[in-house]
Amino acid sequence: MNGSGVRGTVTMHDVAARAGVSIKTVSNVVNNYPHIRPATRAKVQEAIDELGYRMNLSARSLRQGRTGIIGLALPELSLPYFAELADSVIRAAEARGVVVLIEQTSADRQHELDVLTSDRRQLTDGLIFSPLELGPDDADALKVDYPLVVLGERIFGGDWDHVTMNNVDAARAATQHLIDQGRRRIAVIGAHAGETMGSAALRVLGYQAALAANGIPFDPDLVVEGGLWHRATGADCTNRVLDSGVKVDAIFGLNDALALGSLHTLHARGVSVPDEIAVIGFDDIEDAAYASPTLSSISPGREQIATMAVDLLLARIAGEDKPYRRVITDFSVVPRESTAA
Amino acid sequence: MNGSGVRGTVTMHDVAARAGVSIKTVSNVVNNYPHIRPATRAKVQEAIDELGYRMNLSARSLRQGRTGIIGLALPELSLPYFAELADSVIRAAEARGVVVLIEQTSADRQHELDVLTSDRRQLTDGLIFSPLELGPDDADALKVDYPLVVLGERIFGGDWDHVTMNNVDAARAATQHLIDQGRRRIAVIGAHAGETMGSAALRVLGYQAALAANGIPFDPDLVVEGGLWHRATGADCTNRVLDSGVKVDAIFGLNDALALGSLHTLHARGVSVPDEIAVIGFDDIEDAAYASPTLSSISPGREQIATMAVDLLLARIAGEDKPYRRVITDFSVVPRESTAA
DNA sequence: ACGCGTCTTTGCAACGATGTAAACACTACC
DNA sequence: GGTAGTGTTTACATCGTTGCAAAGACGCGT
Repeated sequence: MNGSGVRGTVTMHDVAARAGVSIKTVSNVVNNYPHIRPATRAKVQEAIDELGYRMNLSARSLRQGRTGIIGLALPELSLPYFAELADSVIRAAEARGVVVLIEQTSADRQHELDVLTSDRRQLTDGLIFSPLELGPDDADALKVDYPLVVLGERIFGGDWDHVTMNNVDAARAATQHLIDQGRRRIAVIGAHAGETMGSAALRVLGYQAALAANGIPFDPDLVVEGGLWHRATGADCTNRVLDSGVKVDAIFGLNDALALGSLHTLHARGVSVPDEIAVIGFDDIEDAAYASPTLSSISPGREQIATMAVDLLLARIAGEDKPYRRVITDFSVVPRESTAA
Repeated sequence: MNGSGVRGTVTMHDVAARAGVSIKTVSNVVNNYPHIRPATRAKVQEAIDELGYRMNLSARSLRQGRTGIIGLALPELSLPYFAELADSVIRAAEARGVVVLIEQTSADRQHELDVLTSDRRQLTDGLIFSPLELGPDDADALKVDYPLVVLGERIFGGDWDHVTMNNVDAARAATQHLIDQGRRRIAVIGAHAGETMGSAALRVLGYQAALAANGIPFDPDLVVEGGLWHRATGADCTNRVLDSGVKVDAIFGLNDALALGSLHTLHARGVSVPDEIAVIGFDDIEDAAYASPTLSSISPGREQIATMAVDLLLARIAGEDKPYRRVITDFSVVPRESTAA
C-alpha cells in the first residue's frame, strides 16, 4: 500500500498538497480534531491512503514532549514472575495505545540507581519501577522529575504512586494454609537478614503472625537465609535446613522459584511431598501449576498490578495532580498437590 | 546534579551561551567530533556539567532519522523460552548502546502481520522478529523497508538476515540420545500436521532421520499433534498417547514446555520417569534443570542467537550492504535425570 | 442587509538537534 | 610575504510535526 515505496518519506506536506488543504488541516484530521467539515476530512483521508502516509513519531515527540513509550525496569526477565509481569504490563499498555521499553537491573543496586537517571528516561514518558535492592535510604534517588510508579514495598513516602500487594497478610494466609493441613514445623526459605522493608521481611512477619495466632512457638532455626530468589537458592536453602537436623514438616518458599528449587531438592533426596513435607510458594507463576507435584502458592493478582500500574502512570503522564496513591492489590491462596491433606 | 531542577529543560543553546561558543560546537563536543581544541572541549564540558545538560533524544531522532531503539517481536514473554531470549537480547543490546522495545504477537497470525507494518516501526531502527504462525506464503509481508532479522526457520529467501539453529540435526541428536539409552518406542509430542517449514516439521524430520539411521520403524501413531507449545498442551498430548494404548518407552517434547507438561502428566498418572518412560525436551530453559526429575534437553545456544541477531541488525542499521546472511547457531544435548540409564 | 457567534481553516513560529559548507586561524613551506 | 594545507569554529537551513492566534466562511436573528 505504501504507494511510493522506497523509504517512502511522505510527510504531511505531501498529503496537504495532494488534498489541496493546508498542512495544519492534515494535522487536525490525523489528530481527530472535531471541527472539520466531513468533505475535507474525506479528501485528506483519501490523500493519506493514496500516498500511504505515516506520521513521523520523532517529530511528534519533539513537538509534544511525549514519546508514547513507557519504561519498565525490573530485575530480569529470566525470572518467571517478572516475565509474566512484563507480559501483563505490555498487554495493558498496548490496550491503552502505548508501548513498553524494558530495562533489566540484574537486581544490582547501582544498576537500579542508574536506571532512574539514565539517558533512556528521555525516551520514555514515565517509568514503572520494580526495585529489588534499593531500600529506604535510597528514597532520595526516587525523587525524579518524571512520572514514576513503584512496585513492591521497599520504599515509601515519596512523590510517586505505589502498587503493591499486602505481603504480610498474604504470607500469613500461606502459613495459615499449612497450619490448617496440620503442619507445625514450618521452615521459611529465602529470608533476608537485617532487611526491614522488603518483601522478604514483610513475608516473614506474616509467617510469624500466623504462628502466633495459632499458638505455635517461633523457632529461628526454621528461618533460612537466601539472597537471590532463584531456584538454585531454594534448592540450596532446602539442603541446608534438612542437613541442619531440625524437624521440618512444611516449607514456605518466599517465592515460587524458591519453592520450586525446594521441590527439586526434596525430590532428589527422596523426601515425599506433601506426605513428609508440604511446600507452598508465593507468586503463582505458571510453572507452579505444572510442577510435580503441583505447587500451592499465593496468587498476587498480577493482572491487577500491571493494569493499576499502567493506569496510574498514564494518569500522571496526562498531568493528573491528585495526591500520590498507594494501591494494594488482592491476593488469594491457590492450594495444589504440594499441600494436599 | 540537575542544576536548574524542575523539569530542567537545558538545551544546547543554554550550554553554548554559558561556554561562550556556538551551539554547533556544543554538538560537536557531545558527539566526540575529533577536531576540537582541548581548551574548548573543557569549557563546553564544564558548562554541560554545571547546567546538567542532557541531550533531547527526540530532537536527535528527528534530525538523524534514528531512535536508538530496536524492536523485538515475539509470541509472549510468559513462555520461558522467549522470556530468556528477551533477557539475552536486552543484554546484548545494552552492551551496544541501544534499547529494546518488546511487542507480543500472542502467536496470532494477524498480529504477527500487524507488527511488521505497525506505526511502532517508526519508533524503532530495526526489528528482530520471531514469528510462530507466518509461513512461506507470507514472505511478501516480510519485504519491509527497514532492517529486519528473522529468528527461526519458517520463512526463507527474502531480503533479510536469518538466525536459526539447525532444528533437524538437533532433533536428530535428541532422538539419538533416547535411542542410546535403549529406547525404541519414542513418541513425539507437539507436532503440527501439514506444516513443512516450521520448527515442528523440521524437528519431526530430525526425529525420523534418527529412527531411520538406527533401523527403527517409524510409527505414525507415535506422532502426537499439539498446537501451542505450552505446558498444558504437553500434558494433554501425553494423556492422549498413553490413552491410545500404543506402547511408549520415551517421549520427545518438541520444546521444554511440552516436555514439562508431559512430566506433569506422567507424574499424575504414576508413571515413573525415566524407568518406564524417558523424556527429553528442547530449548533448555531454566526450568528444565529444576524439574522433578530434571529434564534432559537440547541447548540451542540462546546467548549466541541473541548476540548474532543484535549484531546483524545493528550492522544493517549502520548501513551495511553485504548479501543477506543465514546464521546457524550451535546446539548441544544436555542429559539429565529424565533420560538417565 | 448587517452584525454577531460559531464552525473551519490557515500561516507562522516553535520543539532541539545536526549536516553542509563556508569562514576563520594557524603552520609550514617555498 | 604569499599560498597551500590542516585544524577549529560558525551560521544557517532543515528534520516533520503541533500550539497559537487570527482569518475566513457560514448561519441566524433582526
